[in-house]
Amino acid sequence: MSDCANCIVRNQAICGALSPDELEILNKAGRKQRLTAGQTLFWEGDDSLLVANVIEGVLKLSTSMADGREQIVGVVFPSDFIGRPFGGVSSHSVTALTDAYLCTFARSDFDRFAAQYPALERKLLDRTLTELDRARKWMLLLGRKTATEKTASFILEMSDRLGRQGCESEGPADSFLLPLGRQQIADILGLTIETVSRQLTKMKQDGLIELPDRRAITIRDRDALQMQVA
Amino acid sequence: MSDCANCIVRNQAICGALSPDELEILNKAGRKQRLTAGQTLFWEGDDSLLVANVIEGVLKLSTSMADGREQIVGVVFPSDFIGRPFGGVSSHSVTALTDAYLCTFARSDFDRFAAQYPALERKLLDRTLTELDRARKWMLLLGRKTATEKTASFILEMSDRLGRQGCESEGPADSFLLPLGRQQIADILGLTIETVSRQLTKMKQDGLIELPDRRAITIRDRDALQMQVA
DNA sequence: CGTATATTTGATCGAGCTCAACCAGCGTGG
DNA sequence: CCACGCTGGTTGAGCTCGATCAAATATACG
Repeated sequence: MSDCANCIVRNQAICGALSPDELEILNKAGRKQRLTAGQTLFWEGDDSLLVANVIEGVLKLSTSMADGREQIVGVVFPSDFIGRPFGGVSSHSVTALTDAYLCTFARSDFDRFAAQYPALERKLLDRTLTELDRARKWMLLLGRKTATEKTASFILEMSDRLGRQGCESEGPADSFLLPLGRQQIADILGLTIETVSRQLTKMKQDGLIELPDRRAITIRDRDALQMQVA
Repeated sequence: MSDCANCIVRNQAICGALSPDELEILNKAGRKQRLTAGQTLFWEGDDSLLVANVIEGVLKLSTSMADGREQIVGVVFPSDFIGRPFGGVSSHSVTALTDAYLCTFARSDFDRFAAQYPALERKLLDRTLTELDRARKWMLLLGRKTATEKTASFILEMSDRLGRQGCESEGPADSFLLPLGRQQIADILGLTIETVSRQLTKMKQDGLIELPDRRAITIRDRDALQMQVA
C-alpha cells in the first residue's frame, strides 16, 4: 500500500469517525484482502455477507440482465465503502477494475460494531446520502442525455474523481489514466462500445481532448467540454 | 388524514424508532403542511433547509436540464422521508403529484434531534440504503431496457408500491389509479409521451392490461407482463 | 512473429423521437 | 343544454441518432 493511499483512507474513510483505540478494535475484526483486476468480490443477489473499505484500487458496481446486458451503477475509489449493512441481499455485483486492496468485515461483525458507535453509523449515513445524490444525477444522464452529452459528462466526472485521489486533495486532473476499458465506459453511459469510440474520436478531432493511449485522456479545452454536458 | 394513512405512517416511518415521549418532542419541532397537486416543496439547488415525512399523498423528486428536459429520480409515498439531512444542497426538486399532507422539520432542528437519537439515524440509514438500491435498479432500466421493457417494469413497480399502501400490507394490486399523467410516466422512464402512449395501447391490444380511464390501469396477465420486463 | 484481445472505422438498419393532426372528456358561459 | 375551448391523450408519417453487423487496425503477450 502506498503512503498516499494510506493517507486518503485515513482522512476520508468512515473509520475517520473512530478514536485510535476504537479503530484498533475494528481492525481486529477486519481482514485485508487483495483482488486482481477482473476479480469479483460478490455477486448481485448474494445475500450480503461482507462489507469493506477500499484501501487501494478501483472497483465497479454493476447489475445485469439475463441476456447479458449490463449497467454499471457505481464506480468505487479508495476510502469508499462497499456492501449492504443490516441485512438484505446485494442489489449489484462488485468487481475489481484494477488490482485492489480492501479491508473487509463479516457483515455480522460490522453490524454489531456499528450499533455501538453511532458516529460510525452517522458517517455511513452521510456517505450513503452522497451516493444517492450521485446515483440520481446519473439517472438524468441515462434517461435524458445524448451520446455526446453523456461522453462529455463522463470525462469531466472522471477528471474530477480521479483528481481528488491524491493526498493534498488537488482539483480536477487535466490528464489521467482511466481505470476502465471502452466496453466499461459504454456500460456506465448506457451506450454501445462503438458509439463511445466514435464520440471520443470526434472530440479528439474537435480538439477538446487528446487520447495519448487507449487508457489515457487529456483535456485540452475544459470549457468547451463543459458546454457539451448539456 | 385517514386512519389508514395514519396507520402506515406509524408503522413504517422513521419515527417508528422512537418511544412515545420522544415522539412527542419531535412532534413539537415539526409542522404539518398541506400541498396541492403540482405545488413544489423545494427546488433543485436550494440549500437544504427542511426535511419531511410524507403522511398522505404522492410526490415526485426530479432533476432537469437548462433546456427543460426532465428526469424523475424518485417517487415518494406515505411514510417515506424527504430531504437531505446534514447539510448540502438538494440535488432534486420535490413536487406534489397529488394533494399531500406532510410533517416538516427545519433541517437544523432535525439534525440536532437525530444526533441525540441514534435509533432514528439508524432507521434513516436503512431507508437511505433501500432508496439507493432502488435508484440503482432504475439505472439499469434507464440505461439498458427497451421502451416495452421499461413500460412493463413501470406497471409492475407501480402495482407493487401502490399495493403496499394500505394498512394490512396487501400484496401487489391488480387494479390501481396512477398518481401520474403520461408526461410524468415518460419522465420516469426516459421516454417521450408518445412512446409511452403507444406502448400502453399495444399492451392493451395484446390483452396484458386494461385502461379503464386515463389514470387507471388493470393488470390482466401479470405473468406475461413479468416476461416483458426483460 | 503469430495469435488473442481491444479499439476504431464503415455501412446499414430500426427503435424511438419529432412534428403534426386528431380526439375525448369536461368545465364554462351563452 | 349545447356549443366552445382547454387540457391531456392518442394516432400517424417521416426522420434521426445510436444500435447492429462487419471488417480493418492496433495493442498485448507468449
